[in-house]
Amino acid sequence: MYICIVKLEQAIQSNKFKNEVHKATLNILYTAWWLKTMMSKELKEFGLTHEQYNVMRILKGKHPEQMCVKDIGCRMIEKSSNVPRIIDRLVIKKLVKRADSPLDKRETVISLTQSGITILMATTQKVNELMEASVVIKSQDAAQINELLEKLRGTE
Amino acid sequence: MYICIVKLEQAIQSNKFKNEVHKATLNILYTAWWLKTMMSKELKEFGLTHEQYNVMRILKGKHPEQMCVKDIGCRMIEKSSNVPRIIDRLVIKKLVKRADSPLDKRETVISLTQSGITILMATTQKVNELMEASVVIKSQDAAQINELLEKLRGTE
DNA sequence: AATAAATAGGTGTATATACATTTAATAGTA
DNA sequence: TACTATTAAATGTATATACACCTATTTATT
Repeated sequence: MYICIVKLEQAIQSNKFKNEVHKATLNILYTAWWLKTMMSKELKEFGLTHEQYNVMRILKGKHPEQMCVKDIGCRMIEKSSNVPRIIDRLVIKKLVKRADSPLDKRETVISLTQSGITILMATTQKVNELMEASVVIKSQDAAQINELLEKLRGTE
Repeated sequence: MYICIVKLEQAIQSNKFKNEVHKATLNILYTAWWLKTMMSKELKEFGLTHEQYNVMRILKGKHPEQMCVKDIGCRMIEKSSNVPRIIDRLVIKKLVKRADSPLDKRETVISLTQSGITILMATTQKVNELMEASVVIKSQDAAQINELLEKLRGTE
């Protein structure tokens, strides 16, 4: 049984890991939760959830073009998110608007409203500031994390 | 605008990242989702959700001792999980049992049932096999991920 | 052209998350 | 001892996740 005492051990009150790989999977899950929780606290000030923000950021990438629900979905970090219902809530808040697609009647196309852009800009700035203050690693270390995570997921 | 084309880019259909640190945060979130989704597919065969499995694993660490709800909660990877309701579902399936604490009447103490242990053992074996087959990195790489993620979260 | 297959979006249900509130019990203090 | 504060667990509500299913439309096949 591999043993090691640093930070994850405090977070989950355990120092029993099968091996480094097992510890790495728990560390990734915990770090993702840590990141989401931190961001969500900031987003709450703007009345947005993490996933609502994610959808808005995706729409921003194409703005002022519209995007169909499917294209938003396949750009989401968490693929199984239920995009139509996330959009429902953004429509109620008038941050995005739905329209019928003229090309394919099965599709609905979505775009940011002016109010949506305004709120997104303000939110993004605050979130970025928070991230810069909290995620304190050098660019080279981040690059290495990227390389290692790709490796972990395999080259498929 | 930092640009780079590898695997995350395919997953979220984007190659626009502010910098390596920004990319790393998305990479961690995506990898966590990837890990959870993969595990959940295996767990589904045993009628368990990811969080139910997590609670059972925590109980196993103390078995045959009982644990109070709070102690389970602070060992969870995702701290805001609602432990009483996860336990509700495990009780219904007779995988764990609740009892009043003799020491502190506010507390409820939880322990695995025999059936819970049996199912946990079988599940754990299958999950471990899956992980060994899917998460294909060397121990040194995993150790480096651990080090870098601790660094990313800061030494608090 | 008619039928079958695939696709896009939406809906239903069980579970989980996030956060506020409630209740009972314990600990601390005047 | 009486009163207050704290703590543990549970509950309520809105949102999200995971997955099955439905409906309308488009594409492919005969």
